[in-house]
Amino acid sequence: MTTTRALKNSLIDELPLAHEAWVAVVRAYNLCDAVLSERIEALGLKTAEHEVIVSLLLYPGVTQQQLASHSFTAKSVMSVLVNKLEQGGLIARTVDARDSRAWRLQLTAKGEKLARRALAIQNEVVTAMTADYSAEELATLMRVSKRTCSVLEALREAR
Amino acid sequence: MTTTRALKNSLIDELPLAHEAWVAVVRAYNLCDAVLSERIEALGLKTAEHEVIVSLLLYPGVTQQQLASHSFTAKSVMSVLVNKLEQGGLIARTVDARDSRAWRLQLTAKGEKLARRALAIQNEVVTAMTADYSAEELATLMRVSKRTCSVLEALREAR
DNA sequence: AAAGATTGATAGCTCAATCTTA
DNA sequence: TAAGATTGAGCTATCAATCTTT
Repeated sequence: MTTTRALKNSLIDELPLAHEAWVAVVRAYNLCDAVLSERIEALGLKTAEHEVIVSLLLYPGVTQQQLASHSFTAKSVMSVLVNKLEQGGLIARTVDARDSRAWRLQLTAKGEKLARRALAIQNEVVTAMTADYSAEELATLMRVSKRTCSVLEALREAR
Repeated sequence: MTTTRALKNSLIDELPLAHEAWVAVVRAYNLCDAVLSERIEALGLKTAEHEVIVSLLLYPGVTQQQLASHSFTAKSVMSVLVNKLEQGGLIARTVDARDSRAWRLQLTAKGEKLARRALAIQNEVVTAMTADYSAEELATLMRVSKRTCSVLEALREAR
Protein backbone atom coordinates (compact mmCIF):
# COMPACT_ATOMS: atom_id res chain seq x y z
CA MET A 1 0.00 0.00 0.00
CA THR A 2 1.37 3.37 -0.93
CA THR A 3 0.31 6.51 0.88
CA THR A 4 0.61 10.09 -0.15
CA ARG A 5 2.95 10.91 2.67
CA ALA A 6 5.36 8.86 4.70
CA LEU A 7 3.75 7.73 7.90
CA LYS A 8 5.21 7.24 11.31
CA ASN A 9 2.64 4.76 12.46
CA SER A 10 3.51 3.00 15.66
CA LEU A 11 1.17 0.16 14.75
CA ILE A 12 3.33 -0.73 11.79
CA ASP A 13 6.39 -0.90 14.02
CA GLU A 14 4.55 -3.25 16.35
CA LEU A 15 3.66 -5.76 13.63
CA PRO A 16 5.24 -9.20 13.90
CA LEU A 17 8.25 -9.67 11.65
CA ALA A 18 6.41 -12.20 9.56
CA HIS A 19 3.71 -9.70 8.65
CA GLU A 20 5.75 -8.06 5.93
CA ALA A 21 6.75 -11.41 4.48
CA TRP A 22 3.21 -12.64 4.38
CA VAL A 23 1.93 -9.45 2.76
CA ALA A 24 4.49 -10.00 0.01
CA VAL A 25 3.37 -13.61 -0.44
CA VAL A 26 -0.27 -12.54 -0.73
CA ARG A 27 0.66 -9.88 -3.25
CA ALA A 28 2.68 -12.37 -5.28
CA TYR A 29 -0.25 -14.76 -5.26
CA ASN A 30 -2.64 -12.10 -6.56
CA LEU A 31 -0.21 -10.87 -9.20
CA CYS A 32 0.41 -14.41 -10.39
CA ASP A 33 -3.33 -14.92 -10.64
CA ALA A 34 -3.67 -11.73 -12.68
CA VAL A 35 -0.87 -12.61 -15.08
CA LEU A 36 -2.08 -16.17 -15.53
CA SER A 37 -5.66 -14.99 -16.13
CA GLU A 38 -4.51 -12.68 -18.89
CA ARG A 39 -2.53 -15.37 -20.66
CA ILE A 40 -5.05 -18.14 -20.18
CA GLU A 41 -7.72 -15.94 -21.67
CA ALA A 42 -6.01 -16.45 -25.05
CA LEU A 43 -7.11 -20.10 -24.85
CA GLY A 44 -10.68 -19.07 -24.06
CA LEU A 45 -10.32 -20.29 -20.49
CA LYS A 46 -11.14 -18.75 -17.14
CA THR A 47 -8.88 -19.56 -14.21
CA ALA A 48 -11.45 -21.89 -12.63
CA GLU A 49 -11.68 -23.87 -15.85
CA HIS A 50 -7.91 -23.80 -16.21
CA GLU A 51 -7.47 -25.22 -12.75
CA VAL A 52 -9.91 -28.06 -13.39
CA ILE A 53 -8.51 -29.26 -16.67
CA VAL A 54 -4.89 -28.98 -15.53
CA SER A 55 -5.76 -30.93 -12.40
CA LEU A 56 -7.37 -33.62 -14.54
CA LEU A 57 -4.33 -33.70 -16.78
CA LEU A 58 -2.04 -34.35 -13.82
CA TYR A 59 -4.45 -36.43 -11.76
CA PRO A 60 -6.95 -38.16 -14.04
CA GLY A 61 -9.91 -39.96 -12.53
CA VAL A 62 -10.54 -37.75 -9.52
CA THR A 63 -14.05 -37.01 -8.29
CA GLN A 64 -15.80 -33.66 -8.29
CA GLN A 65 -15.50 -33.27 -4.56
CA GLN A 66 -11.79 -33.90 -4.67
CA LEU A 67 -11.51 -31.19 -7.30
CA ALA A 68 -13.67 -28.83 -5.24
CA SER A 69 -11.66 -29.37 -2.09
CA HIS A 70 -8.40 -28.93 -3.99
CA SER A 71 -9.64 -25.64 -5.47
CA PHE A 72 -11.10 -24.41 -2.17
CA THR A 73 -14.49 -23.99 -3.77
CA ALA A 74 -17.99 -25.35 -3.11
CA LYS A 75 -19.01 -28.66 -4.63
CA SER A 76 -22.00 -26.96 -6.25
CA VAL A 77 -19.62 -24.74 -8.21
CA MET A 78 -17.76 -27.81 -9.38
CA SER A 79 -20.99 -29.45 -10.42
CA VAL A 80 -21.91 -26.54 -12.68
CA LEU A 81 -18.36 -26.08 -13.95
CA VAL A 82 -17.87 -29.73 -14.84
CA ASN A 83 -21.23 -29.77 -16.60
CA LYS A 84 -20.17 -26.81 -18.69
CA LEU A 85 -16.83 -28.40 -19.54
CA GLU A 86 -18.54 -31.65 -20.44
CA GLN A 87 -20.93 -29.85 -22.75
CA GLY A 88 -17.94 -28.12 -24.30
CA GLY A 89 -16.49 -31.53 -25.08
CA LEU A 90 -13.46 -31.15 -22.83
CA ILE A 91 -14.38 -33.59 -20.08
CA ALA A 92 -15.98 -37.04 -20.01
CA ARG A 93 -17.78 -38.40 -16.97
CA THR A 94 -18.03 -42.07 -16.21
CA VAL A 95 -19.72 -43.62 -13.21
CA ASP A 96 -17.31 -45.06 -10.69
CA ALA A 97 -17.36 -48.84 -10.94
CA ARG A 98 -17.18 -49.39 -7.20
CA ASP A 99 -19.33 -46.45 -6.07
CA SER A 100 -22.10 -45.37 -8.39
CA ARG A 101 -22.71 -42.17 -6.45
CA ALA A 102 -19.49 -40.66 -7.72
CA TRP A 103 -18.35 -39.52 -11.14
CA ARG A 104 -14.87 -40.25 -12.37
CA LEU A 105 -13.65 -37.37 -14.50
CA GLN A 106 -11.36 -37.65 -17.49
CA LEU A 107 -10.27 -35.28 -20.20
CA THR A 108 -11.37 -35.98 -23.75
CA ALA A 109 -8.74 -35.86 -26.50
CA LYS A 110 -9.78 -32.28 -27.17
CA GLY A 111 -9.65 -31.48 -23.47
CA GLU A 112 -6.22 -33.00 -23.07
CA LYS A 113 -4.86 -30.99 -25.98
CA LEU A 114 -6.15 -27.77 -24.43
CA ALA A 115 -4.98 -28.73 -20.95
CA ARG A 116 -1.47 -29.32 -22.23
CA ARG A 117 -1.40 -25.84 -23.73
CA ALA A 118 -2.80 -24.40 -20.50
CA LEU A 119 -0.17 -26.21 -18.44
CA ALA A 120 2.55 -24.97 -20.76
CA ILE A 121 1.43 -21.38 -20.12
CA GLN A 122 1.33 -22.00 -16.39
CA ASN A 123 4.81 -23.47 -16.50
CA GLU A 124 6.06 -20.43 -18.40
CA VAL A 125 4.71 -18.08 -15.75
CA VAL A 126 5.97 -20.12 -12.81
CA THR A 127 9.38 -20.44 -14.43
CA ALA A 128 9.57 -16.71 -15.12
CA MET A 129 8.49 -15.90 -11.57
CA THR A 130 11.26 -17.99 -10.10
CA ALA A 131 13.90 -17.50 -12.76
CA ASP A 132 16.26 -15.63 -10.44
CA TYR A 133 15.89 -17.95 -7.46
CA SER A 134 18.96 -19.78 -6.32
CA ALA A 135 18.58 -23.51 -5.78
CA GLU A 136 18.71 -22.92 -2.06
CA GLU A 137 16.07 -20.20 -2.15
CA LEU A 138 13.74 -22.43 -4.09
CA ALA A 139 14.29 -25.29 -1.66
CA THR A 140 13.64 -22.99 1.29
CA LEU A 141 10.44 -21.65 -0.25
CA MET A 142 9.14 -25.15 -0.85
CA ARG A 143 10.07 -26.44 2.59
CA VAL A 144 8.68 -23.44 4.41
CA SER A 145 5.43 -23.38 2.41
CA LYS A 146 4.76 -27.02 3.07
CA ARG A 147 5.34 -26.62 6.78
CA THR A 148 3.03 -23.62 6.77
CA CYS A 149 0.34 -25.73 5.13
CA SER A 150 0.68 -28.33 7.87
CA VAL A 151 0.37 -25.74 10.61
CA LEU A 152 -2.67 -24.15 8.98
CA GLU A 153 -4.37 -27.48 8.41
CA ALA A 154 -4.03 -28.20 12.10
CA LEU A 155 -5.35 -24.74 12.97
CA ARG A 156 -8.33 -25.17 10.69
CA GLU A 157 -9.42 -28.39 12.28
CA ALA A 158 -8.79 -27.18 15.82
CA ARG A 159 -11.97 -25.29 16.55
CA MET B 1 -4.28 -33.25 -4.73
CA THR B 2 -4.66 -36.74 -3.44
CA THR B 3 -5.55 -39.59 -5.73
CA THR B 4 -6.89 -43.00 -4.97
CA ARG B 5 -3.82 -44.69 -6.27
CA ALA B 6 -0.24 -43.57 -6.76
CA LEU B 7 0.29 -42.40 -10.30
CA LYS B 8 3.31 -42.68 -12.51
CA ASN B 9 2.48 -39.72 -14.66
CA SER B 10 5.28 -38.58 -16.93
CA LEU B 11 3.77 -35.10 -17.08
CA ILE B 12 4.41 -34.64 -13.41
CA ASP B 13 8.04 -35.57 -13.84
CA GLU B 14 8.35 -32.98 -16.61
CA LEU B 15 7.06 -30.10 -14.49
CA PRO B 16 9.52 -27.33 -13.68
CA LEU B 17 11.08 -27.59 -10.25
CA ALA B 18 9.31 -24.46 -9.11
CA HIS B 19 5.89 -25.97 -9.79
CA GLU B 20 5.78 -27.91 -6.56
CA ALA B 21 6.92 -24.92 -4.57
CA TRP B 22 4.31 -22.66 -6.08
CA VAL B 23 1.53 -25.19 -5.53
CA ALA B 24 2.47 -25.22 -1.86
CA VAL B 25 2.41 -21.44 -1.72
CA VAL B 26 -1.04 -21.33 -3.29
CA ARG B 27 -2.28 -23.93 -0.86
CA ALA B 28 -0.84 -22.01 2.08
CA TYR B 29 -2.53 -18.86 0.84
CA ASN B 30 -5.91 -20.57 0.62
CA LEU B 31 -5.54 -22.26 3.99
CA CYS B 32 -4.55 -18.99 5.62
CA ASP B 33 -7.60 -17.37 4.07
CA ALA B 34 -9.82 -20.13 5.45
CA VAL B 35 -8.39 -19.94 8.96
CA LEU B 36 -8.54 -16.17 9.04
CA SER B 37 -12.14 -16.16 7.77
CA GLU B 38 -13.19 -18.50 10.55
CA ARG B 39 -11.60 -16.38 13.26
CA ILE B 40 -12.63 -13.03 11.84
CA GLU B 41 -16.21 -14.20 11.69
CA ALA B 42 -16.26 -13.97 15.49
CA LEU B 43 -15.99 -10.19 15.08
CA GLY B 44 -18.86 -10.15 12.59
CA LEU B 45 -16.48 -9.37 9.75
CA LYS B 46 -16.00 -10.85 6.30
CA THR B 47 -12.49 -11.00 4.87
CA ALA B 48 -13.14 -8.13 2.46
CA GLU B 49 -14.29 -5.93 5.32
CA HIS B 50 -11.38 -7.11 7.44
CA GLU B 51 -8.93 -6.16 4.74
CA VAL B 52 -10.40 -2.67 4.35
CA ILE B 53 -10.46 -1.69 7.99
CA VAL B 54 -7.03 -3.14 8.72
CA SER B 55 -5.66 -1.26 5.71
CA LEU B 56 -7.22 1.93 7.03
CA LEU B 57 -5.76 1.28 10.45
CA LEU B 58 -2.25 0.97 9.03
CA TYR B 59 -2.62 3.51 6.25
CA PRO B 60 -5.27 6.08 7.16
CA GLY B 61 -6.41 8.56 4.57
CA VAL B 62 -6.14 6.44 1.45
CA THR B 63 -8.67 6.68 -1.37
CA GLN B 64 -11.12 4.02 -2.48
CA GLN B 65 -9.18 3.26 -5.63
CA GLN B 66 -5.98 2.78 -3.68
CA LEU B 67 -7.83 0.32 -1.48
CA ALA B 68 -9.32 -1.44 -4.50
CA SER B 69 -6.00 -1.79 -6.24
CA HIS B 70 -4.37 -3.04 -3.04
CA SER B 71 -7.08 -5.66 -2.62
CA PHE B 72 -7.05 -6.67 -6.30
CA THR B 73 -10.74 -5.90 -6.57
CA ALA B 74 -12.87 -3.59 -8.72
CA LYS B 75 -13.47 -0.03 -7.62
CA SER B 76 -17.21 -0.63 -7.79
CA VAL B 77 -16.85 -3.30 -5.13
CA MET B 78 -14.98 -0.85 -2.93
CA SER B 79 -17.67 1.76 -3.46
CA VAL B 80 -20.37 -0.57 -2.19
CA LEU B 81 -18.21 -1.96 0.58
CA VAL B 82 -17.15 1.42 1.93
CA ASN B 83 -20.75 2.60 1.82
CA LYS B 84 -21.76 -0.35 3.93
CA LEU B 85 -18.95 0.20 6.41
CA GLU B 86 -19.81 3.88 6.62
CA GLN B 87 -23.44 3.07 7.34
CA GLY B 88 -22.25 0.65 9.98
CA GLY B 89 -20.39 3.52 11.63
CA LEU B 90 -16.93 2.07 11.12
CA ILE B 91 -15.63 4.45 8.48
CA ALA B 92 -15.89 8.21 7.93
CA ARG B 93 -15.51 9.80 4.51
CA THR B 94 -14.22 13.32 4.01
CA VAL B 95 -13.72 15.06 0.69
CA ASP B 96 -10.10 15.50 -0.27
CA ALA B 97 -9.14 19.15 0.20
CA ARG B 98 -7.05 19.30 -2.95
CA ASP B 99 -9.17 17.05 -5.20
CA SER B 100 -12.86 17.02 -4.53
CA ARG B 101 -13.41 13.99 -6.76
CA ALA B 102 -11.80 11.71 -4.21
CA TRP B 103 -12.81 10.56 -0.76
CA ARG B 104 -10.33 10.32 2.05
CA LEU B 105 -11.22 7.38 4.26
CA GLN B 106 -10.70 7.21 8.00
CA LEU B 107 -11.81 4.85 10.70
CA THR B 108 -14.22 6.10 13.32
CA ALA B 109 -13.44 5.43 16.97
CA LYS B 110 -15.68 2.37 16.77
CA GLY B 111 -14.02 1.30 13.54
CA GLU B 112 -10.55 1.68 14.98
CA LYS B 113 -11.44 -0.41 17.99
CA LEU B 114 -12.72 -3.20 15.76
CA ALA B 115 -9.79 -2.93 13.37
CA ARG B 116 -7.36 -3.32 16.24
CA ARG B 117 -9.04 -6.52 17.29
CA ALA B 118 -9.06 -7.74 13.68
CA LEU B 119 -5.37 -6.96 13.30
CA ALA B 120 -4.62 -8.78 16.53
CA ILE B 121 -6.29 -11.90 15.15
CA GLN B 122 -4.41 -11.59 11.89
CA ASN B 123 -1.15 -11.22 13.79
CA GLU B 124 -1.94 -14.33 15.79
CA VAL B 125 -2.48 -16.37 12.65
CA VAL B 126 0.58 -15.03 10.86
CA THR B 127 2.70 -15.62 13.94
CA ALA B 128 1.41 -19.18 14.32
CA MET B 129 1.98 -19.91 10.66
CA THR B 130 5.59 -18.87 10.86
CA ALA B 131 6.35 -19.92 14.41
CA ASP B 132 8.83 -22.57 13.38
CA TYR B 133 10.67 -20.49 10.77
CA SER B 134 14.31 -19.77 11.42
CA ALA B 135 15.36 -16.14 11.04
CA GLU B 136 17.06 -17.05 7.82
CA GLU B 137 14.05 -18.83 6.41
CA LEU B 138 11.85 -15.85 7.15
CA ALA B 139 14.34 -13.51 5.53
CA THR B 140 14.53 -15.73 2.45
CA LEU B 141 10.76 -15.92 2.15
CA MET B 142 10.45 -12.16 2.32
CA ARG B 143 13.24 -11.50 -0.13
CA VAL B 144 12.07 -14.07 -2.62
CA SER B 145 8.43 -12.99 -2.45
CA LYS B 146 9.27 -9.37 -3.06
CA ARG B 147 11.42 -10.23 -6.05
CA THR B 148 8.60 -12.39 -7.39
CA CYS B 149 6.24 -9.44 -7.08
CA SER B 150 8.61 -7.28 -9.10
CA VAL B 151 8.89 -9.87 -11.85
CA LEU B 152 5.14 -10.35 -12.02
CA GLU B 153 4.44 -6.61 -12.07
CA ALA B 154 6.72 -6.32 -15.08
CA LEU B 155 5.02 -9.29 -16.76
CA ARG B 156 1.60 -7.80 -16.16
CA GLU B 157 2.42 -4.51 -17.81
CA ALA B 158 4.23 -6.13 -20.72
CA ARG B 159 1.33 -6.99 -22.99
C1' DA C 1 -9.99 14.19 -22.32
C1' DA C 2 -8.75 11.99 -17.88
C1' DA C 3 -9.58 10.42 -13.14
C1' DG C 4 -12.43 9.23 -8.76
C1' DA C 5 -16.56 7.41 -7.69
C1' DT C 6 -21.24 5.38 -8.50
C1' DT C 7 -24.83 2.66 -10.76
C1' DG C 8 -26.87 -1.24 -13.05
C1' DA C 9 -26.74 -5.68 -15.77
C1' DT C 10 -24.59 -10.00 -15.89
C1' DA C 11 -22.09 -13.72 -14.11
C1' DG C 12 -20.21 -16.22 -10.39
C1' DC C 13 -19.89 -17.94 -5.59
C1' DT C 14 -21.83 -19.62 -0.90
C1' DC C 15 -24.82 -22.16 1.65
C1' DA C 16 -28.71 -24.97 2.75
C1' DA C 17 -31.97 -28.31 1.05
C1' DT C 18 -32.75 -32.31 -1.82
C1' DC C 19 -32.02 -36.58 -4.50
C1' DT C 20 -29.74 -40.95 -5.11
C1' DT C 21 -26.76 -44.60 -3.74
C1' DA C 22 -23.75 -46.94 -0.06
C1' DT D 1 -27.29 -42.46 8.46
C1' DA D 2 -23.76 -40.87 5.64
C1' DA D 3 -21.66 -39.47 1.21
C1' DG D 4 -21.50 -37.76 -3.87
C1' DA D 5 -23.82 -34.84 -6.64
C1' DT D 6 -27.44 -31.42 -8.02
C1' DT D 7 -30.62 -27.52 -7.53
C1' DG D 8 -32.17 -23.04 -6.10
C1' DA D 9 -32.11 -18.76 -3.20
C1' DG D 10 -29.37 -15.02 -1.78
C1' DC D 11 -25.19 -12.56 -1.92
C1' DT D 12 -20.99 -10.83 -4.01
C1' DA D 13 -17.97 -9.84 -7.84
C1' DT D 14 -17.12 -8.16 -12.63
C1' DC D 15 -17.49 -5.02 -16.27
C1' DA D 16 -19.24 -1.33 -18.93
C1' DA D 17 -21.65 2.98 -18.83
C1' DT D 18 -22.38 7.28 -16.41
C1' DC D 19 -21.73 11.37 -13.40
C1' DT D 20 -18.76 14.84 -11.47
C1' DT D 21 -14.55 17.23 -11.00
C1' DT D 22 -9.81 18.28 -12.80
